[in-house]
Amino acid sequence: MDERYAFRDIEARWQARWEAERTFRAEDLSELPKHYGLEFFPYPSGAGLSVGHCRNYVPTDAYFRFKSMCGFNVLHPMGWDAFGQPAENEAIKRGRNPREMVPEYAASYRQTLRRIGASYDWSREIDSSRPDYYQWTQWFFLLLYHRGLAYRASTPINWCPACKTGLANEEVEQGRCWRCETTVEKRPMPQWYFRITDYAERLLADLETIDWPDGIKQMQREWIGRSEGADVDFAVAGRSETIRVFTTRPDTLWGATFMVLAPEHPLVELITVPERRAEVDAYVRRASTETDIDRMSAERAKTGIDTGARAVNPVTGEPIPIWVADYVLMGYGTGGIMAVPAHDQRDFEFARRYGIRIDLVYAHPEGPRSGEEMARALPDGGSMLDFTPAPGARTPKAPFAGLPNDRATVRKVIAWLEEHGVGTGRVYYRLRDWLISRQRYWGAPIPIVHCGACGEVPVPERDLPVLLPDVDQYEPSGTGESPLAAIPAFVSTACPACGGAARRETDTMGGFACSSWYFLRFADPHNASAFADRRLVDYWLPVDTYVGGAEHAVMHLLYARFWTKVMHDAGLLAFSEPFSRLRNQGTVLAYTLGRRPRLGERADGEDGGEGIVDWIVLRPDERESCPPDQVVFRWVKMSKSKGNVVTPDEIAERYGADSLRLYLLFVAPFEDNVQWSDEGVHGAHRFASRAWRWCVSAMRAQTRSAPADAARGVRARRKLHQTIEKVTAGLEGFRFNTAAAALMELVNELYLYRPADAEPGADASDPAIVSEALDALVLLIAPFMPHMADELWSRLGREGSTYRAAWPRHDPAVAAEERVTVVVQVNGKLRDRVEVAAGASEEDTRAAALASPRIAELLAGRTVRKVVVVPGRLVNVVAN
RNA sequence: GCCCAGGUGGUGAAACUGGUAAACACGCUAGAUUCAGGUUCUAGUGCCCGCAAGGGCUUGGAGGUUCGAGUCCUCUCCUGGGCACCA
Repeated sequence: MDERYAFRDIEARWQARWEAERTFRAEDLSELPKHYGLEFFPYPSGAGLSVGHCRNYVPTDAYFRFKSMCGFNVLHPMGWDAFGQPAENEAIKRGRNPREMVPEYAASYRQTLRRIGASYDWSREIDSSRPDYYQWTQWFFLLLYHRGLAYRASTPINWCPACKTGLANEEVEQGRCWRCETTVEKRPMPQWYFRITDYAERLLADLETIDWPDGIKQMQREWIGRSEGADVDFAVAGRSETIRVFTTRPDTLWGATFMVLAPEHPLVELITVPERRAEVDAYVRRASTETDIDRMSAERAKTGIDTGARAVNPVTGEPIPIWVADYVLMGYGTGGIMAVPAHDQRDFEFARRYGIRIDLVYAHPEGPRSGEEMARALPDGGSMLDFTPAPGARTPKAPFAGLPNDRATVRKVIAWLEEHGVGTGRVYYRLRDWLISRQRYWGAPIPIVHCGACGEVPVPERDLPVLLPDVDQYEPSGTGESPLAAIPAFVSTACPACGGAARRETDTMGGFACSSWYFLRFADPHNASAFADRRLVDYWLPVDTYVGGAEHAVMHLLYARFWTKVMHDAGLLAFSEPFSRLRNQGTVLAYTLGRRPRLGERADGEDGGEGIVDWIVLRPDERESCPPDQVVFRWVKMSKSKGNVVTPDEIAERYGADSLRLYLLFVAPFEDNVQWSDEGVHGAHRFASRAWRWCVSAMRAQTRSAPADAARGVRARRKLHQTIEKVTAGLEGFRFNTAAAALMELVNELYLYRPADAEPGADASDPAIVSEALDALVLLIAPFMPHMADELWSRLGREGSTYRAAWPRHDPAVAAEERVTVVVQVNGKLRDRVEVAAGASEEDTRAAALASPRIAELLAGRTVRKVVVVPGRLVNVVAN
């Protein structure tokens, strides 16, 4: 009877040993090639880590252990994204100080990560809310400031009346606060911005240089939103003003039969004719009170009003009406558009509704020849018509008649417009500057002083950090000002320039500031005189493998890329992209019972899931009384408020951390969502025990010799080398599930060769083969089940952890199959299989297939038209 | 509406470049073994017809290309995610 797999003892023992021996310490400036592996640093929440979080941390841990075994000097650090609103909101809810909460929660996270065998170098732990960290966040703010990339502007900001704070554009979803779903209002407020728009082109272009999922790159491209076209100036008839518009289709200028200005456009006031003024004013006023949701609803019929003013189409010379309509936005382009109803569906609908002329620019020979005949706009196709300009035109007759409706024509038209001084080729971006300031307590204070005499003065570097004061009251003030504004000792200071009385800036930086550079700090986390030593940054960075959830696909990643480029430009970094390779893990979903909400009912979650929702978690005491037709079943992300959290600790207690790890690696491809199942863990546990039994029994076998079953030995050895190859490729490609499947196949094969219950001397296995398999298997399972692997490794008499052991190599000669099965098809239908030597030629393969009695029988009396041979794979006989 | 990712057994899934569809697991069925056991082992398990040999069908649906399609092309339906009057 073999020893049982005592995972609780083994795991506790090895965790203690790894810690005591500092097994996962990364070595600065080592001779070895480095691999910097990083997961998005978490915000430590009171809810603790669930197995859902492990879906991120376990596969990456397996990968980084694998890299270490492959001879890389691995940096695998962990830290806490502790500043920001999640932490502050939780502190407010619990009536506690975030300063005390963060270390407690971090300790709990650290404990759980240790429990699942994660290989972090804890000597590099960082906490973004500590002065020794945010001092450098402030330092970077000053760097941006001095480079002209941080500025203060008073703009109407999004104001959430419930959170009593300003929101970035990115934090507003469909006109509502992304956190509490309250309708967002507009409020003028001086705010700090980072000029990320200066980097739009580079942020777009450099996406080509990095290994990221295509979907994420695409989302970034759309966020940046580059569009190419031309600025065109329209003269206002009878006035000196001109209206500048941006268009992606300057080639359709000949069909621009009206213009539309956004209601907020400054020219509306100036150009509206007296007799239309009252109506236009009323329309503008109505538009300003409408919520964004109403205004952005695409279903709503377009409304607008004629200003009575006329513009002159520069190429046709025709006067065209100028309208005001709320579907044109002041925040994009120039706030005004030229409308071409013949070739833009939106303009077409508007023109039809208000009886505006529709002129074709492109037409098909057999298509409609006039606006009246059209049922809808023709955005593409056709060839350009011939136009004769009216006397008011600023250009001569255009030479484009007959050209196709494509980008080449657009480019020709732009060149021609430039030549005649009517338009200029231009690129617009949807990307807007990054609103960085928050009127919140829990963030890094912005290191600026406002002086009556000197104005805005940056805090000198030697005076950093600007410490966040300890306070009792850190709730948002509700006046729109930061709680810091209520602390005289913080606010009043001396001007660094003139020494006179001055006021500190009281806004803090949003959490994205801290997370835009933290990956640099891990290179040198305790440095007190710089954000990091240049040599260490040059050695460790950029991050080789960065892994996290797709929910950060745009903002965090874009901001981190931006900061990196700024630092690169400042000569601080040799590289300009922070994350060479990015991967996104899937989410763990857990089954949850809920009910339909009552009218107007809101959910009030502990950690997310607040607001208006279409279902509400059923409390245990409601389960009986809830009418069946009101019950809903949902697979949702684990969270405390959903009551569906499974903790790693409970699973590790029952099945062991190694079984949990194997389960998470095996269930599904890394990037897929998975539905949590206890049974799945049980299956993983079975494999773990099975592997353990085989190894333990194989160790006893080594000491004796017996007549060997040579053929089986060759098979077992071949399988071993094939498995090394598969697992190596699988880990490198983040295909953990198939790598684990390969391990299972290997263990199944080894059981056939030497059953785990074989008595010493009774089986026919070759000790040399068993020993080779044992060594390799222990190393192969190490990234998956490191505790078990280290225990077995030490029992094999090896020193230290498998973490520092060399990853096994496969011998292609041993892995190669001697004979292969070739499939024989007749007219594409599988009819027989024949065995041939592995390297058999096309002729031999064909001959073997045709020699099959079954095939001969099937072909009797038929004519063979063709025989397709794929050596090593199949033969397909095409017959009548 | 637009963009992205997906639809494969009872379940999670596998199939790198077109070449044996369903590897590996979970579950289920039968047998053996042991026990205090949620143990272990062996065999079976896509669907339909058939006692069997064997045959037919099958990767959301419909067409197409090919000797051959889960994989390529066209259309279409469904699911998940993102963006949304962007000029």
